[in-house]
Amino acid sequence: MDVKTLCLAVLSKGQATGYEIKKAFEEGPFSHFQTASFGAIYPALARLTAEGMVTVTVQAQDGKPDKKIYELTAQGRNAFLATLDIQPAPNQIRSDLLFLLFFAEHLPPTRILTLIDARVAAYTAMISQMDDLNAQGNCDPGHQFVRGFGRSVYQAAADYLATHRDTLVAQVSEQHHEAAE
Amino acid sequence: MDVKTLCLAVLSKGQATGYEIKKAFEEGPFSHFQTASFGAIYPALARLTAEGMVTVTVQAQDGKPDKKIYELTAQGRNAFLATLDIQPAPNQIRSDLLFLLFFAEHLPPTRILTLIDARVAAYTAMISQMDDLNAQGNCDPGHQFVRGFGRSVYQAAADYLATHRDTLVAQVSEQHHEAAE
DNA sequence: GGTTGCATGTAAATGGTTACATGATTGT
DNA sequence: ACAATCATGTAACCATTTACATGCAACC
Repeated sequence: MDVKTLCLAVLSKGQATGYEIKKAFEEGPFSHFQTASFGAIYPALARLTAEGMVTVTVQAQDGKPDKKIYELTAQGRNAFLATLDIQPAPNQIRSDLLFLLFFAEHLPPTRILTLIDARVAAYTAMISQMDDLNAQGNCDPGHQFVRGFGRSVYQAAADYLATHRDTLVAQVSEQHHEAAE
Repeated sequence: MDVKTLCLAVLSKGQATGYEIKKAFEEGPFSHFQTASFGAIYPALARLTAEGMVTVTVQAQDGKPDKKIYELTAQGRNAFLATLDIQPAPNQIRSDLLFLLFFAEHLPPTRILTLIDARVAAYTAMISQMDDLNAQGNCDPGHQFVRGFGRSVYQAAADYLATHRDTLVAQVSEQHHEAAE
């Protein structure tokens, strides 16, 4: 999933500027399962334009730079639909938190608790953010399915962290105790 | 979390070769939440050696290339412990499957089912793999916590997919129906 | 007066994947 | 015969992040 494909995907839902595409990954429908930065989006959009996948409409603005509204061409739409034929790679998860907790024995108990509590709060916030998106009503079955999936997984993650944090700390403390003897 | 840090982390659990480090990400304790390829591991190990973070013991073998057993130095151990002070970045998730299902309306119902069923099977396999690892007994609290976390999350993911797959297909079919009218 | 949001873009640096190269042994 | 496991390594290529550059308006 490169940024070019991701841009096509966002544009398949309607015209957008580079700025708006970024937002789709941050707050919008694509948030939580894909990302892209400006430094990747703008060049991607330029290449897509050169390749005839999208068209640009420049809209002058005062103060701000011209707004460039991108829109899929027929060719772009086909290219996008073609990407839907890929075999999906297994989910890629990179978790710094899990990395740290894997080495919990080297962490002070207070830090363990702080780390876990912060993450639980983050999950909770993301869940309510998703609920807000859901309430704003987008009945697209795909969107709902994906959001529901995210919700379930986040909920499970938060629950696990909340219910096992004390056990972890207790075990780590105990181990330190043993080591001290 | 760059590969150099990841190598230090694996070596903190004991000496290992580049090949074994790779395995730690594939089947071993680090599987599922971090990855690294040979093309990244070997150069990383070379740099770590040059920096005095690790020492190498070459062990001749017949037929195969010499085995290079790496081991942390005191400096390497300190460097590793220092990395445990980072603020963990939020989990990064990149899901091709979710990307595809987001656009379920453009997918034939049979493909949706195949995709979902394959993923459910993959989750199930990973869960039993984790259970095997757990049965092999590593009582390290950090390891157990991380594995338990993974298990819960995978289980939730599999459950969600299994219980919502038919609804998704039904909604997509219905939509196609409406569109045809 | 500082931060956030809007809005685009470039360039250097980073970091990693993929493919290649080598080669014995063991299992199917 | 063919694939997989063991075992290391290089190099070309790819993509992306980060930092920089610019600048107005609105809000606190």
